[in-house]
Amino acid sequence: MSSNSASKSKRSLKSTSSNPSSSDGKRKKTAQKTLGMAWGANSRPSSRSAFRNSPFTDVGSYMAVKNQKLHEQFNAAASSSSYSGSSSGNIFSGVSIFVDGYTVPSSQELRGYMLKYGGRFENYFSRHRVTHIICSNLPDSKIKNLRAFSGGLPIVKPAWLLESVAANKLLSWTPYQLDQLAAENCNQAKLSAFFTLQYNEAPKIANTSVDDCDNQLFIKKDEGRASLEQAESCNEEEIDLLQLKTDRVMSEGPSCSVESSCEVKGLEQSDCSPSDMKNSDLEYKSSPCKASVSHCSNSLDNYSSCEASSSRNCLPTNQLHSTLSDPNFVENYFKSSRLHFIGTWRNRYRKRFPSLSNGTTSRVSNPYNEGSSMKTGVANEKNVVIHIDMDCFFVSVVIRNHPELHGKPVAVCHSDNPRGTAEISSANYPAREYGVKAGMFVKDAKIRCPQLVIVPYDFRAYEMVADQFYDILHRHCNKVQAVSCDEAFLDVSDTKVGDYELLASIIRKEILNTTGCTASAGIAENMLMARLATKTAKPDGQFHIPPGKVDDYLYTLPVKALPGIGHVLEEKLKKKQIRTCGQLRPIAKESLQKDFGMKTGEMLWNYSRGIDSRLVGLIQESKSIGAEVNWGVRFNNANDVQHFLTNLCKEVALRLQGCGVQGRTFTLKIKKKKSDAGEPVKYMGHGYCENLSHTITIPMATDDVGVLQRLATQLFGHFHIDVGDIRGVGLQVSKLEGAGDSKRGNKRNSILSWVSSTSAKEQNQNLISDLPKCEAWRPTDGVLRQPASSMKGSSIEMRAGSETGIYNSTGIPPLQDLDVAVIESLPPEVVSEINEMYGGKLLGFISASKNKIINTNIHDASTKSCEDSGVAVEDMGSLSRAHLLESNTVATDKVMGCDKEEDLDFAAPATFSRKDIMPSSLSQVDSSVFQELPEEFRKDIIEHLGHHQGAEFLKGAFSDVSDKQTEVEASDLSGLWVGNPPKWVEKFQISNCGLLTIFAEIYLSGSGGCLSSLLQCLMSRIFVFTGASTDGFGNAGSWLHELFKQYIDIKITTDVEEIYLCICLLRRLTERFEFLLQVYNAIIPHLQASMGEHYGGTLCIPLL
DNA sequence: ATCCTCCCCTAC
DNA sequence: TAAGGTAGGGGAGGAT
Repeated sequence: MSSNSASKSKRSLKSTSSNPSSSDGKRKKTAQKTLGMAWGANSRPSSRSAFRNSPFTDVGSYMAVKNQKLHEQFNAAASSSSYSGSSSGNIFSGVSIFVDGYTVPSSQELRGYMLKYGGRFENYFSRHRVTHIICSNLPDSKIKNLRAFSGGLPIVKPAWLLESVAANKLLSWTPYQLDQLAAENCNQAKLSAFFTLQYNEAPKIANTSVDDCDNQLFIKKDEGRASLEQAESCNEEEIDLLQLKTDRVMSEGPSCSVESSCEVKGLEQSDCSPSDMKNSDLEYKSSPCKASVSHCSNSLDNYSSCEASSSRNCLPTNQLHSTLSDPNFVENYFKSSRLHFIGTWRNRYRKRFPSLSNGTTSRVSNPYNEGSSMKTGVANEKNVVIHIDMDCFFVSVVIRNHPELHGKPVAVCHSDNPRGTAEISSANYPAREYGVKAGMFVKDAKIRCPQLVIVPYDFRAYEMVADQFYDILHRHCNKVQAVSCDEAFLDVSDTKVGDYELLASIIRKEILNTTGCTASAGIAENMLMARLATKTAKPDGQFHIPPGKVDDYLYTLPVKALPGIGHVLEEKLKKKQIRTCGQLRPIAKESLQKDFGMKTGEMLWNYSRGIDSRLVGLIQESKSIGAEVNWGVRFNNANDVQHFLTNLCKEVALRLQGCGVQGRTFTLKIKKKKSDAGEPVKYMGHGYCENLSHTITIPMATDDVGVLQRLATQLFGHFHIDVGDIRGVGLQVSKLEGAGDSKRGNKRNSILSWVSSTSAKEQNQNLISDLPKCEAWRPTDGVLRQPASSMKGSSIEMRAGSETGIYNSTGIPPLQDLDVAVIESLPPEVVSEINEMYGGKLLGFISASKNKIINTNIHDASTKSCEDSGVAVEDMGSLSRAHLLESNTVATDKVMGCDKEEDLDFAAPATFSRKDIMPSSLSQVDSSVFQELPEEFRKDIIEHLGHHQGAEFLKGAFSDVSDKQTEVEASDLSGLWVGNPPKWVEKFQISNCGLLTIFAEIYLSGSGGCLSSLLQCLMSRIFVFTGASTDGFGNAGSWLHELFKQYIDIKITTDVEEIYLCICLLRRLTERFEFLLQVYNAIIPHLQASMGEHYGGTLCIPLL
């Protein structure tokens, strides 16, 4: 079902030529940089032709050297600085700035500060090296780029540096954020900031002024009435929330066409207006942005744009609530999502307490109970666990500074529209008395409680309070397991305090005093019972369940209260007449395991007895990272989807990079509207959906956004879905590795290990079997369609059906399928490895093959004799390059082993129709590109698009072209090929790019499916080498860009003709591309490592 | 048996 | 209008 194919590798040469910022840097004329230029945006050369003759192949290496030199200079200057080493010299330790644009003081002065005070100064932006971007102001046009490329890095005014120096300590950068961004971020820290938490920002206990500033409620001016906005909680509300969600999904099903919501609507309209009037008396103001008084006053001026949680004020007035209307939907959405906040909080915690999460043995030393013994896996004679949970966290945090609201029913919600479907996130206890629950629509909540006060989220305050919360916990205990922002387990078995109830009350009191919010605690001998105890303790209490009381406590406890039992399991148990733990306990463990599975059965058996062997531990390393959006997702066409996927991939890539990991398995999830589902009850909700997913595993881990995009596109193609039915999209990455792992000579990177791997075999075979129906998703014209079918019956496909098959049981092609000429032209290291793959028989095969050709003895014998001969393996040393090249008399279109009739048949055509590579609509034609195409190409395109409306434009614009009556044989490009196909080393030295030649090679010798041909294709890619950066590529216009970006991160010459021919190549290769992609990516690291050194200079390899 | 994919369930 | 995410665990069923 799923076609497993994959791509990818880490972007090689990141630090050299493939870094857009590097190559841009060279073109910079002014000392003051702009972000756009530095990050590759808007940096096209003014004249392409002017650039064409520049020694651009050297740009990468030039920049690499230059950067290196700058670093060395900086280091030398820093080490000679009289300040270094002194206590004050390290103010900026760990800070690495990139100065963008004009600043006061100048970037050179800022550099001086960094030099003196232990920081770093980056001349060119690198997401991996830079920790802060320094910027005085940015034109609006740059803001978007900034968001896209900063990767969550703080963008801060120079004053931060100056004042830090003045204070002789590193101040928090947050008050110095750039105004534009601060305004946008005031509601919630930029999403990516979760993952790039600035380690230099000392964890702060909010002081009173900050609290006041941050937590003031405000009026929603645009609605002309009062509305309190801010925050909410997770925890105990979530059970109800889940239940409500489930109920709602059910109600949206086909069987419930007209339900209560209609009636409810009429009801609430009359009921709710009075409460609106009442609420309008309340007035609050807000300046939620800042942590400093001065900043607060600044932000008052642009209050409306700075409003917390107010996309409605930050964005144009029309509704920007769906993927259709908001181009930055993904980013904006996450900023306001409470579930996203809850879901990503753990990352923030990991960053804040890294020592607690990177291993099972590391512990933070705790001055309060130093000397406490490490807990072993064996239970002590007495275990004591305290579970602490803040009470209705989201609400409590928001209203803690508003005594006038105490005792009143308050809930956190995005909207207080009394007819709306915004969800109550958290309700305080007075509200709960009215039946207001988390997960409820606000309209339903208002029906139950018309005087309900709605307050908005304040994610920033939640973070702050959570930090305070954990600071307190860590002070009292060195074994803290974070569950969420407001909930944690403490293992206090080893603490000196003997009275655990006293300890719990001390901690709770401290939490209240520090945060202004109450917390409840449960005390028991294991995590399960402690957590259950907390439920009893709430609100604002604590409860101890001693071992002797466990049985009694559990006997009447509903099974639903046990962690791990949700509504589904509850229902299953209910069907067996099991509602309480007391009823569950008599059931035999085997019986439970039979009914619910091994693990779940055992869990039920244990939990019903209060048995829980888990130990309070550390946060484990994450196993997967992903992002999904299931609200506001609506698409009209494939372009919409592509746009969304692109943004989603950016998001996921940033998260991967932020966590310093790369992944190998990629899962794309789609929520598809059920065919019989109507409009969702919830505004912009996903309604009644079926969930679909497809997975791909690639040989090498990546965090590269381009790779993610291609994978996502590829995965999406597997769904065959009407884009109008999509209600949610998610991308998850698993099989994570540390970002540095792949660089350390990972075994998996070897050709042998990859080609012989199970997944590789599987993927190849799947791909091959999929080829006849291989669908390439091309977004260029906004529709999904099949690729050109001209290659039907392609070599690979036919090969798959041939007797020999592509792979034998070892997962490599039969020896006789190899193209000797190609093998010989490989670098010795690669030949050596391939030789190993064949158990040392390759070299013998090569000599035998050469003899065979010389003897013109064409058929049968050779293959067999090679395989069986056991010819002595030539010493690698003797198989010198010169020797190999000397033997290149082998016809390049001759493929060893292709001596059977069907093999000859499937050799790809020697010519192709230019129609195959034509743009399908005028919109795909970039006029600047068009203008520079060879005349005959232009003519063809005009003819091809003749039936399109607007083709006259082309004729008019380039009348000189259309007027020419040059007769060109459209079906034959052979005249454009450059010389004879040289061997690849020669091509490497040919600066005019052997692409054209290679193109010939592929199709003349195309014996698809066998390694020889693949290698030829792959080698060819290597020579599409980097001329300009991607900017030059971007200049090629939308048509080229759209086409290329799906398939290849190619660094290409600015020569338009070459670009055009690359397209030819890629299009023709598309049908076997997935297969090629994997081989290519498996080989590249080898080539790069061995060849770069072997042949000197920078080997510029395009990445797929 | 063991692994994998494609789900589902659950907690927060 | 509204922001229904994130991640771990496990089961079914298929491939090897």
